[in-house]
Amino acid sequence: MAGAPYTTQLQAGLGLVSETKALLDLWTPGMGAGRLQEVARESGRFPTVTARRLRNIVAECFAPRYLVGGAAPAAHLKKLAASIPAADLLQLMLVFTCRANPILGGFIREVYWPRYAGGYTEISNDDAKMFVERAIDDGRTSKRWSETTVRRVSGYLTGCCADYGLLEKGLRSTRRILPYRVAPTAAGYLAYELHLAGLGDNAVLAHEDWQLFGMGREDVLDELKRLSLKGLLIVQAAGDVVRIGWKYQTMEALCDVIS
DNA sequence: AATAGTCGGGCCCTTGAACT
DNA sequence: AGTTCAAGGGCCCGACTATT
Repeated sequence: MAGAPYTTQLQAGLGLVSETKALLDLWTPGMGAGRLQEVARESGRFPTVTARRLRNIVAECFAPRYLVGGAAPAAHLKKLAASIPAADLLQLMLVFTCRANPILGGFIREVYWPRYAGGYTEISNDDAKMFVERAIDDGRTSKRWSETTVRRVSGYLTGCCADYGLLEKGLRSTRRILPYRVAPTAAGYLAYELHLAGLGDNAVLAHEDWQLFGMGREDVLDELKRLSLKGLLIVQAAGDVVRIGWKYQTMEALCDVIS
C-alpha cells in the first residue's frame, strides 16, 4: 500500500483555526466551495483577505478538509463547534486536515509520536526537513521538490502542529512538544464515524486515525471502555475478542448527544 | 538578518467539448 | 473513433510582509 501522495497543499494554509470556524458559521448544507467563497467574500468577515487568498483558504484548505464525503465533516463540525470545548474541536480538525494532507499525518505518526514517546521535549524544523527529504527519496511525492519548497513545507508541518495544539506556538524553528491526549468527544466521534463507515469492530480499533493521537489498538480499547462509562457505547472484551455495542445509528444522533 | 507565514502567478495535468 | 483545443483546477514556487 503506497498511500496517498504527499503534496505541498499545506502551503495554501496551515491550521486556519479562526478562518475555519468562520467558514463553518457561513456554510450551509448543499453549499459547494465556489458558493462558499462568494458567501465568505460578501459576508465581510474576511475584510483583509484578497480574493486570491480566499481561494486558497476555501478551495484549497476548507473544501478538501471538510467538504469531502458529502460535506459530512462540515455538517458535523458546524453542529459541534458551538457546544464542545475549543480544544476538542481542534482535534477533529486535525483528523480531517491529516486526511486531506497525508504528509501531515505521516509526520505526526512517524516523527511527532516517536519523539514524544522517546522522551524528547522539542521538535525542530530540521527534524521535519529530514522527514520530508526521506519521503521524497521514498517516492512519496510526484516529483522531487526544490530546496525552498522542502524547507518551507518542513516549517508548515511543525507550524500546523502548533496551530492544532501538538507543539508550542509562536515563531520558532524549534518547538516544545506539548502534552497531548485525545478528548472523549473526539474519541467518540472518531469511533462512531469509523463504525458507521462500515468498519468492523477490530478495524475500528486498529484504524490509522488513532495514531494521530499516539494511540494503538490497546489504547483505543482503553478509551472506548472509558466512553462506555458515559453510556456512548458498550464494550465487551473477553480475551482477544472484542465486541462493541453501538448505541446510535447515525452521526447526527451521536453529535446531538455529545453536544 | 533570519525566519515564518501570506499572497499570487504560472505550469501542467485532467476533463470535456468540438472537430476532423 | 481518434485528435485537437479550451477551460479549470491542482500543484509548485518566487515575491512579499510581518515578526523576532
